[in-house]
Amino acid sequence: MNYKPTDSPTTKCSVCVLGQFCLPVGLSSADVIRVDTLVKERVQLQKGESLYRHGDPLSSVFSVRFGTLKTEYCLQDGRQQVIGFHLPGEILGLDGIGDGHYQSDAIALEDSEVCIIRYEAFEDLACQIPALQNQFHKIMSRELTQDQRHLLSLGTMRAEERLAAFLLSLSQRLAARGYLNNEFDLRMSRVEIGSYLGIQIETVSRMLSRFAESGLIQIKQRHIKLIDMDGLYELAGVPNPDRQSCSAETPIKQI
Amino acid sequence: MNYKPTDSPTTKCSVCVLGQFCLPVGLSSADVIRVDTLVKERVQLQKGESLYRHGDPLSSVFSVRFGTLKTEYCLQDGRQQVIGFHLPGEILGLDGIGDGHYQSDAIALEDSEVCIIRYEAFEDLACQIPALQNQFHKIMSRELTQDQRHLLSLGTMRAEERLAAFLLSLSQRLAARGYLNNEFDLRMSRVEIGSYLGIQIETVSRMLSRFAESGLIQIKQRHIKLIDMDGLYELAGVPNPDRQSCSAETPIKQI
DNA sequence: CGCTTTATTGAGAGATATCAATACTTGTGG
DNA sequence: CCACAAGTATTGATATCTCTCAATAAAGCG
Repeated sequence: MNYKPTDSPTTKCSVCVLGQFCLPVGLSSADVIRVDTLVKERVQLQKGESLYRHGDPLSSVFSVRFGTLKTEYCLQDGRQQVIGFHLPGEILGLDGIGDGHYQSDAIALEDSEVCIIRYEAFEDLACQIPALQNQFHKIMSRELTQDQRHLLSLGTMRAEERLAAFLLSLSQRLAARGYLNNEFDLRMSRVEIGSYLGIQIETVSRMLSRFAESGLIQIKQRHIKLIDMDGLYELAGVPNPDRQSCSAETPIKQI
Repeated sequence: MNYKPTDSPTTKCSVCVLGQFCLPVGLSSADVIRVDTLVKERVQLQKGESLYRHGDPLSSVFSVRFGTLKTEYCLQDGRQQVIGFHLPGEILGLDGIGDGHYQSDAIALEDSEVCIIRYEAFEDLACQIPALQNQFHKIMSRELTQDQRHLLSLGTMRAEERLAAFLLSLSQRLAARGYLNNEFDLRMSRVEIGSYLGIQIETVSRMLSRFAESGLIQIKQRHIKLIDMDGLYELAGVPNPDRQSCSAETPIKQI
């Protein structure tokens, strides 16, 4: 293991503000208290530190308490790619369940804190609390869906569209956690964004500059303001979910 | 629903040859008999028929009994992409658990048969049979890993490499099911391969021709022979797992 | 303040897409 | 059984997007 757990029994799921995004969603308060017993430890990570490495045996899954992490995969020839960015309340380590070893590397993008959920204990409890099992399945399923949308982005979209979709997806996830949806700090470098989107850093930079020129965003370093959300959504190929849709009046495509 | 279930009580998990790839892996024979009760129905699909459509409410997950299916996602603007191909023993519909609606379309590539697993009943039983719950988690986790490797392919590999990796992955999955690993029929069209790999059909065709010219494969229509597996593995950026590795003699990369 | 890392911008090269023509398969109906 | 049509695949020529290489600028860090 690369981390050193810190026991901090004062903070528990039952009093954690992230309850509505994390594992305990949909549980009765009595059941959440039983979940408290699962999360005995947390770990502090400094920027750049790894939570686990590919090949490490799976002992736990993790939930981000604060901060941001990335997961990345390596190819034998040394190429590697960022596969996901992980915000508070999101679960990490699920790729290790399949064969008992993590498949990816998880690395903190900023100083972060992560809850440690012993996986064996979790499975035992999930058998006893159907709502907990159900929530876990939902989490895994959404993770699948997110990866599959990411596949769609890498498979069918041009660089510009991928970047717009990425910014909007980040915006939505931040908004769901109570942050501003139109102004935030990018915790990841241009290199990491490019890796995640399957494009080169120079292209990321050019596209961001182009977005800024055309008034879609304002960007200074890693601080970004989304100015024209509708324009970004149009680029990303989806309608703006926040906007009153006029789609009833749009011509209907006959098949 | 787009399918018409056919009740066929004679075939059960407990006697199904796919047991070693499917849901009942790791279960005692007594427990497999309890799983039998989950799978009361099967459905026959003709080539081109859909098992479910995106937006359909989730009622079941599915396991391929024979045949091949594809799943694909749609973008609002009409673009779509094949996200996965599904062989016997693989589970479909997992992307519907997250919000209770399937996110993808599942379509048969050839005449196929699929087992219907009522999802609610499954969750109930999974709470009672820890090994069943554990196996389900492993299946979802492997699905995640597979999608993430696919992301790696779309994000970092060139067309040639993607195609080699695709052929080898198919070969491995077929071999695991007892088929030949070096000679098989592609059940999917060039268009579907291209969509899956994020490249155009013309490029797929050109790359296949190039592989054939350089003696890596022989291909006639959809029938393919993998001639030089090592060469393909090299293209795909991974060592051939079947081959006695000489890697101990390869120079060690210093970090 | 200087060094290292990170990001921006430009010019040219390369891989794949697009457009177009042709060939091959498969299925249908005469 | 053959002819035709519709779908599918191959191959070539050109266009386009993104990568690569290179130089510069800005920011973070000791």
